[in-house]
This record gives sequence, structure tokens and C-alpha cells, in this order.
Amino acid sequence: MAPGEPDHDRGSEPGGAPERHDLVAFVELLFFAYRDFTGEADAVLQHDGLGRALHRVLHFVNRHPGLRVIDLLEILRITKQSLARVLKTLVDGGFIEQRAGEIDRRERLLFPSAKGHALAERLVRIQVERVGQALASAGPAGTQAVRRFLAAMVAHGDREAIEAMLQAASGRHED
Amino acid sequence: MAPGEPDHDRGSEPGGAPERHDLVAFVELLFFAYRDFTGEADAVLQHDGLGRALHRVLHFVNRHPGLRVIDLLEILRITKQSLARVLKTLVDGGFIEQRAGEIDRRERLLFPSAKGHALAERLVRIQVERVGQALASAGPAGTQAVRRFLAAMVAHGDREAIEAMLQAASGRHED
DNA sequence: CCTAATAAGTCAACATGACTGACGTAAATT
DNA sequence: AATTTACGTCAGTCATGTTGACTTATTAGG
Repeated sequence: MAPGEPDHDRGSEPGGAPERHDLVAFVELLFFAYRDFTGEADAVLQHDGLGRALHRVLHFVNRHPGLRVIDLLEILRITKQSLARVLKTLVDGGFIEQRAGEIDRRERLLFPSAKGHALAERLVRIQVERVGQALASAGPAGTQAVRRFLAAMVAHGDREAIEAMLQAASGRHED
Repeated sequence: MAPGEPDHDRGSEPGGAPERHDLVAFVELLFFAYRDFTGEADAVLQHDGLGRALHRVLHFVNRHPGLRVIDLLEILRITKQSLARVLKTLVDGGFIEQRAGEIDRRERLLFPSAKGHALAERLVRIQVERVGQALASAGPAGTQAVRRFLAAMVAHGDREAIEAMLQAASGRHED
């Protein structure tokens, strides 16, 4: 569709499938939503001279204490060389501690330090607040709809693994 | 939750506000959703040796032909030096054309070339398909809920400007 | 008309976070 | 004993972001 080409189907009538230009608006809204979602936490991190990649690593280590390096690589989908630098920064900075696995001593299990835990909690609190407020805007029934939407956005190959991980984490953790 | 699966997760009573660990799951789901949302388009771009930043610029120029550089800077929230390099790649690659503004000749208005338009459309089609399919998972009423959720995720200062922009692009209308 | 502000481009230097490829080391598995 | 696995590391590259300073057109205003 050329920019000047007519496309006057506007508006998603309640009950009907969204038209194409509405879907494009959703695509853009998703971009802005994610930009601002990460922006708040980024600002906090920048104050400590840390970047977003560090946040992701710290978050998942905090959520899944004892995570192996290889697990993190699969979650984040980055190379071990990329992870290495970020991880080094976090270990050197005293945010993450490594312990050899007791069963398999090749493994270096990752744990948040008290300092790392505190930072991770501070960051996740910011994001939880924003998401909670946004879900409130969507209403109680909307929360389930948003959950289904986000889950469906995840690539088919990963959906089960990710949902299993979220389930696993929701029992543990939390004071 | 799996799409279509009834709400048997612990914590969020139907009608009640989500518990903290549910909100954390939302935070992570958003991360994975966005990762996979951009991943598909990234793969196409990588085939042409282009990056995600180029995609963003090309997308907004395609959506708003005649955009000024300064407008793009405000939309993307990057510095003009960052934009300059990306824009140069797109202009040199024949994806974007620049024309001096007729009223104000300091302005270099940005337009997609036929080639740039084709690429932008190809990319947005991929993303629209994914979003459309995910919205279908959320159901018709869910679509409105997702829209409210995403709009509420946008930072307060930007929400009005962004919604105005989305409306302008779709020709006006919408609640 | 002259001056200031604006829109845009440019040069230089740097940080972050991603990549590839190659190689090393310790521990577990076969 | 040999191989695989988990992890680390060295070296180089690329994409994308940042600051800061400076230039060039062009428009707007006193």
C-alpha cells in the first residue's frame, strides 16, 4: 500500500478484527511502550554507570538463583563472549557471585549478592509498578487478555519453555 | 498462560489486582514478547546487512513521508549524530530520498524511495501479522484491553503526542 | 539590514553490547 | 584413555548509542 493510496477502513469496530492500519498502530504503540518501559530502569542503571544488558543478566540471576551460565545464554540468546564481559562487570562490581556446582563442579552457578539482589529488586519494582498501573488501565478482564496477547507474541518454538520458566519461578522467590 | 487455558494460576483471583509475582511474570513476558517481535524483522534486515536502527528510521519515514529530521529525532529519542550515520546508510543505499522543504528550504524532508517503501512494507507486514495473530489470541474485547495497556505503558509526558501521531497517520478518528 | 535562532550536516572520540573465530582448561562421561 | 561438556579468554569487528565542537544555509525578528 503506497503512502498516498486510499485505505479508508478506519477504526476497529468492537467485535471485528482490527484493520491493517490499526495493526500498524499497535506495532508502533508496542515500540513506544517498550521504549518507555525500559527507559525508567535504564535511567536508574545509568546513575550507577550500568547498561541494559547488565540489567537483564542481573534480573534473571536474581529470579533464578543458581542459574548456570549456559542457561543464561539460552534465555538471553547471546554468545558466551557477549555474556562474559557483562558477567565480569557484575562479578567485579559485587553484584553477582559464582560458586562451583556441588554435583557437577564444572558448573559455575550464579547467585545475586545482597547488593545485587537489592539493585535487582529496586529495578523490578519500578517495572512492576508501571506494568501494574498499565494493567489497571486495561481492567481486570483485560489483564487476562494482555497475558494471552503477550504469550502469543512469543515465538512458537519458545513459548512452552518460557511459560514453564515463568511457572517455575512463580512458586519460589518473593520474600 | 497458554492461550485459551483457563485461569488456574495461583495468585490472581479473577477480578482482583494481580499479585506481585504475577506482575514480575508480566515484566518477563514483555521482554520475551518484544525480543521475538523484533527478531523476525531483524532476521530479514540482517539478510541485507541492515540493523534495527535502520528499520526504525525507515519505518517512520515510510509512515510519515515528508518527515523532518528534527521530527525523527523526537520520535526516536536519539541524537542527531546517531541518526546521521543511519540516515546516511539509508540515503546511500537508495532507501530514502531527501528534498528541501518548499516553504522552509532549510528543511530536508525525508521520503521513502520505491525500494525503501517496498522494504518497509515487507517488514511491517511481518510485524502486523504477528500482532494480528496475537490479538486474535486475546479476543475482540481483549484487543481494546491490549490497546489500553500499551497506551498506559507509554510515559505520561509522551502519551498525548504519540496518540496524536498515530491518529494523524491513520487519517484521524478513534477513541 | 543586521543579527539571532533554527534545521541540518559534520568531525572526532568514546562506550556498550552484540558478533565471529580460535584456543585453553578442568571436570564429567563414555 | 579419549571425548564431550561447561566455562573462560584473547583478538578483532560491527552497529548503535553518547558528548562536544564547529559549519552552513536559511528564516525570523528587532
